[in-house]
Amino acid sequence: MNLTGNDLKNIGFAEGKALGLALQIMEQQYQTMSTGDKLVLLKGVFEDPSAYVNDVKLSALAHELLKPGDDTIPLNVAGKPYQIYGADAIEQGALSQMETAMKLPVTVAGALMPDAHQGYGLPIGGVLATQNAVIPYGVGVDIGCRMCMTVYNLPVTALTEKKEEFKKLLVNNTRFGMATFNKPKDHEIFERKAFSELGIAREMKDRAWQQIGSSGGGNHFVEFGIVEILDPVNEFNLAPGRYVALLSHSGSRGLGANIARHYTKIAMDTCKLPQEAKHLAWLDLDTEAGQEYWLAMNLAGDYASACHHQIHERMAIGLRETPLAMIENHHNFAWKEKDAAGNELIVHRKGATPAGKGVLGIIPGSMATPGFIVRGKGLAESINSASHGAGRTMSRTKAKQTILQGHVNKFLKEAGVELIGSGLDEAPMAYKDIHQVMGYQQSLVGVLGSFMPKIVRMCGDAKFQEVD
DNA sequence: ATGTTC
Repeated sequence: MNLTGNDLKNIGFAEGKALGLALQIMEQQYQTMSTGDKLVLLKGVFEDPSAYVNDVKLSALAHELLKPGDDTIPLNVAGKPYQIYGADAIEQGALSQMETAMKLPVTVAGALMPDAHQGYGLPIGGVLATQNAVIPYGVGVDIGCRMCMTVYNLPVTALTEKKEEFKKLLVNNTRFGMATFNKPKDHEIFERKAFSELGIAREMKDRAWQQIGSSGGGNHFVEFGIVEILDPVNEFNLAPGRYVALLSHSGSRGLGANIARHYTKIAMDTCKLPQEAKHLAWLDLDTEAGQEYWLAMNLAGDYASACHHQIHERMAIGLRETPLAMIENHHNFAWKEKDAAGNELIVHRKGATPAGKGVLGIIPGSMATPGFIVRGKGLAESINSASHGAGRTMSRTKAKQTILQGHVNKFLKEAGVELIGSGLDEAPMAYKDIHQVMGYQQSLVGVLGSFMPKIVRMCGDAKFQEVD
């Protein structure tokens, strides 16, 4: 069967010169190639035309795709200045992406956190303040990805003396990857109007109900560990010392992923930007789509929060304890905040911890290195933000190829960490040194306490078969 | 991040 214009539209081509050219080149230069292979090839060219500008057969198409269309919104020639924290340890790709973001006509201010690395559109660790516009890829795919910690009045020796009991609590009360609870707990969030009024949320409601209280994959975790309260003057009146704590990291599961996918597509269809900025497409908050995204994003954020609360609730019941304190924060989200002059801005934090003056947050390290309870200092140049972790120093692929299981096992043993699940891509060696990262952001946050993981659960490799 | 490419 022959390639059609509709086939090309399905992989992202718009009606126009490039589409015609693509059909023509395929017919004339790739007669023997199967339709499927042609589509794969053209999808590659469409996604990254600059990689094909020197290709003998595809150069003309690449140039056509790179040419801005009549409806392309130009970037500003000069990007607005932005503050970088820990620039020495940040990869070039993340810096380039941030520079592009600073050239958007809707951008007012930006900052890059010390755990930054390359992402889609805005880098992970990027903070971007815009005027009346929200960028779905400035929030990220896992809308409302967040941290939650509860602190318990239990002796820390229990973590070693009753290790098997704590492991069992984790296995019985958490679900990772594809696994969900047989009897999910109901939650008031399902009565929210947005769940029935927004098309994409309505479509996802059943799956959201099935997935509530579960964690995801990748870097998500639920872990018991030891909190050390360091600041004698703290919001919880906790005496300095060591406590058992539960820390969770996860987001809005399929609900947020599909909301992100849906509105990113609308943004990219309605807000055409030059090639290097196309993933930074925004939705004007005065449009219907913009207002819908704002509602949907907030729904996903609250859903993510509900998931964490159910995890901690199940565990508190299992422990037969009431938490002494709970600390939590989003780190993939957008907020309406005011700048020093009182102007309302849309502040996107994509892998960044809110750090307004006195605002508490959690910055995790890795499965076997410390994390920190932090208190924001409200530094304007950072747009009231800090890092959301240590940041990767190695891609997942590279980590799986180069890190040895034996090496990880030794690291875990020396750190006194018991691990359930996870793959080599989450090994501590795949992350930057958290102490160095904290050093880069001393002007952004103060440390209230530390958290050392002891019994960690993450998604197993065989997540599709995982059964509890 | 994501029933991981509608």
